[in-house]
Amino acid sequence: MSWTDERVERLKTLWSEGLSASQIAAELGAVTRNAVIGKVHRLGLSGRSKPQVQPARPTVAAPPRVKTATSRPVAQSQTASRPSSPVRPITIGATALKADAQAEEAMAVAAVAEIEPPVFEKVTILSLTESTCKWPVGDPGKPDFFFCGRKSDVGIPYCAFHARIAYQPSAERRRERDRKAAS
DNA sequence: CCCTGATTCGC
DNA sequence: GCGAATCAGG
Repeated sequence: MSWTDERVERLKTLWSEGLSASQIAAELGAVTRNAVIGKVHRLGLSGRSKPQVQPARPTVAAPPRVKTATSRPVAQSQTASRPSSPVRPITIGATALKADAQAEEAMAVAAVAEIEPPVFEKVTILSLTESTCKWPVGDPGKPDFFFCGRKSDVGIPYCAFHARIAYQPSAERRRERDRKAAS
């Protein structure tokens, strides 16, 4: 596979949209992130305004707040509810790829902030059962570490809130897969 | 260790 | 021109 006009165009587009080299490599296929970076340089495209940010996995408990982070009926059924409010759904995939980096980062941050359950049950590992949320909060090993502990559906290790965080990858997984395949 | 882009240099 | 290896940094 080589740098056809189409692929170069795609590269230009994705690069200008703020995707990282590895993401673009995964998107285009048959090239590594090095190849992408090399091409970017040869094309003189280096230097972007919008760096892509790696969404951080929340590990710190927000102060307990009694906000009714209730749900809104989700058309697609199945999984968890999600908070109303400023959070837009984090759809990884075609949609997210189109979103600009800043918007995506804002979504991630907002999601993290909004997704924290109003109250943690703060259970230790000793009291985890099949129906308690096993979302870790804080630093394992530190005294104040605990698990979310809210009710979870049987068979699902997390409560509705944390399940939403835990089970959302797609583009991310694809990147991971490609990375492993490359190594 | 995960990732990022930048650079070098043999091909 | 290409991109793996390497470098520098978060």
